[in-house]
Amino acid sequence: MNETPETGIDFVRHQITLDNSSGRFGGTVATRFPPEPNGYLHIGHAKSIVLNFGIAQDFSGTCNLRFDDTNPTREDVEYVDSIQQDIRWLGFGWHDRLFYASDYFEQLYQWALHLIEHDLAYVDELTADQIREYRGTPTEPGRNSPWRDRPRQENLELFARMRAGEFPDGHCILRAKIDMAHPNINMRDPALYRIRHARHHRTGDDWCIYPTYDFAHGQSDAIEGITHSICTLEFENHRPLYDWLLSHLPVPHVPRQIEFARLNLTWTVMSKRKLLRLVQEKYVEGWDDPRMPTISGMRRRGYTAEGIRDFCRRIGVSKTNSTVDLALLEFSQREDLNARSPRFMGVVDPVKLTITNWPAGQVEWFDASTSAEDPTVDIRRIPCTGNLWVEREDFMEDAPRKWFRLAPGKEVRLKFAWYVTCTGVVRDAHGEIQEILCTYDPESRGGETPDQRKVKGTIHWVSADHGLPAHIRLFEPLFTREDPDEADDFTTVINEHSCTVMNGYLEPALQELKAGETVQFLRMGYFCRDSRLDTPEHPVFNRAVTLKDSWARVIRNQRENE
RNA sequence: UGGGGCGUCGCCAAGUGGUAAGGCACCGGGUUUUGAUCCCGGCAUUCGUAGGUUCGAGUCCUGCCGCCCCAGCCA
Repeated sequence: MNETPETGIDFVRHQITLDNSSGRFGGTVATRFPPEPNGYLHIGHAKSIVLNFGIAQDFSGTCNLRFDDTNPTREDVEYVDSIQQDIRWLGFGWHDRLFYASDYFEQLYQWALHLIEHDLAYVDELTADQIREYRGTPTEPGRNSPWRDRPRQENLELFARMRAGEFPDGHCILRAKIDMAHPNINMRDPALYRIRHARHHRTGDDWCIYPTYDFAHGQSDAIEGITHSICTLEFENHRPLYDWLLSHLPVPHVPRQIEFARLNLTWTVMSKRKLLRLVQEKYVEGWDDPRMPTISGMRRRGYTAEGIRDFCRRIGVSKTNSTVDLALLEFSQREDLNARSPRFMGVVDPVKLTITNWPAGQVEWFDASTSAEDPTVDIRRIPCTGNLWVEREDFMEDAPRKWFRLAPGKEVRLKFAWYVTCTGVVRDAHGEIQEILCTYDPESRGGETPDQRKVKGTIHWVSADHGLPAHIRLFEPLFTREDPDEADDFTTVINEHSCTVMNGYLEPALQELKAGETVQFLRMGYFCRDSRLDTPEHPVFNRAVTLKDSWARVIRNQRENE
C-alpha cells in the first residue's frame, strides 16, 4: 500500500525540522508514547502512536513506550499487557525502550527534595476542600496557604514522614511554591505529591506517596532524553508548569512539549471514561467488542492495521478541534481490505432458489478464483445444485426501473455458474416469499452463452445441499446520533440495533478459514471470522465494513426526489 | 467577564505577502461474470466577520463574533 501522506508535512514535523536546523537538540529526535494503563487503547491513541512512532521513523530517531503509571488506584497490569499487544499489532516496536514513570520514583523523590531545599515546594496540610477554596477562580486570584512559609527543615521532615507512611491518605500534600495569583490556575502552587496507601502494580508497597502527572511527566521526558514531548491540546495550559519544573530542577536535558488536537469520530465516543462505562454496564461484550472504537475491537471486527495507519495519515495533525467523518475510516479499511481479501460467497439473509429444470440429484462443481484481479489463480471448487440459497434482497416482485437482479421473468447470472430466469415464487401462509423458482440455461455454464447475450445482473449464491450454516453479525454504529457526546447522557442514545445476527450460509471452502482472518463475501462486504464466539461446528463472522453500494444510493436519491 | 488555544468547501487539511493543494463525501460518465474495484470529469471568485496597511492579504495590523481547554491530592 502507498504509505505516502496525503497532505503536506504537519506542524509538529515542521517544528522538529526547525529545531533540527537551529541545533536545539543536536539534531536528534526522541519521542515517546505515554499511555496510562487504565484502559484499552482506541483509535484516538492510534493517531498518537502513528504520530510519535512515525516521527521517530521519519527523522531516524527513537520512540519510547512509557507507561504513565503514577496513580495506582486506577491502573492495572491487564491494561499494560493489552496496550503492548495493540501497539505491536499496529505495526510499531520499541525494542528495549520500554519504560515506566514508576521507574523514576526515587529520582523524582530526590528532585522533590531539591525543590524543598530551594524553598520552591512545601508540605500543605489544608484539606482538599480548603485547597480548592484557596485556589481562587479563573477570574479571582487565590490566597496563600497558611502552611506556605513553613521552614525548609520542617518541610523536609514532613515530606520524609509522608514517605515513611506516618500520615493517612489526604492528610497533606507537597505543593510547588509558585504564585497563588497566577492567571494560569495550574501555576497556583500545583500539587506535586499526594499520599496514597495503595499497592502499585510494579512497585508494590514500596511507596505510599505518588507524584502527580505534572511532577512526573516532564521529568520522565528529561530522564529519557525526549526531545519532543507530543501531547494533546488540554495540556497546553500545563506547559508553563512543565517548563517551570524543568528550569528549576537539575535535569540532564530539557525537552519541548508540543500539543495537537485529539481525534474525534462521528457516531462514536472516545473518552476512556465512557468506553469503560459501555464495558462495565454491559452495553457491549467487552473492550474488544467489534462495535468499540478500541484497537482490540477493530481488530476483532476485521479492520486491518494498515488501514488504521492509513487513516491516521489521512486525517492529518493540527491544533483545530475537529470531528472526522466515520466514512473516512471506512474508506481506509475498504481500500486495504479490497487489496488483500480473497473473495468467497456467503449468503447473509437467505431465501431458497429452486432450479426447476435441474437434473434431479445432479451436482456440478465449478473452479473459481478467490482473486478479484486474476481469474486463473487461487482456485477453489464450488458445488452447485438445483437447490440454492440466494440473498433475499436480490429478489423483487415489482422491480423498479434499472433493476437487474431477480424479478419475475428476468434473467440473471449466478456468479461463476449459470444464467437463470425467474419463473415464479412460492409463498407461505403469511404471504412471505418462501422460495424463488427459476429455470437455468444449460448453455450458460461458467456464466457465458454461445449467443453472447448480455446479462447485466450477477448475484452470489450457495448450494443449499452443501452450504455451511453460520452466524453472520452485521453492525451499525453504537449510537443513534452522530454526535453522541452532545447528548445529556450518552447512554440514552445507544443504538438498540447496533448488532444484528443473521443465520446465513457459506460456501464449503470457508470451513477452512481461521479465526481472525478476513475475506470478502462477494457483494456483501468484508467479513472476519470471529476469534471469540466461533466454533468449528458453527462459524461466526463479523462484518468489518460493507462494500460501497451505489444501487442503494440510486434508490435513496429516487426516494428523496419523490 | 482571568489565562491558554482554535476558526480555509458537507468532514478533514495544505497554505509562512504574489493571486485557494490534496483526501473523504457528494454529483456525472466509461470499463466490469462483485450495481465492488479501476478509470475519466465536476465540486471554495473565496479563507468567521468588519475595517486598515500594501502594487498585491487566507497570510501583516486593529476591532468584533463564534467554538474549545483550565478552578482533581486524574492523566
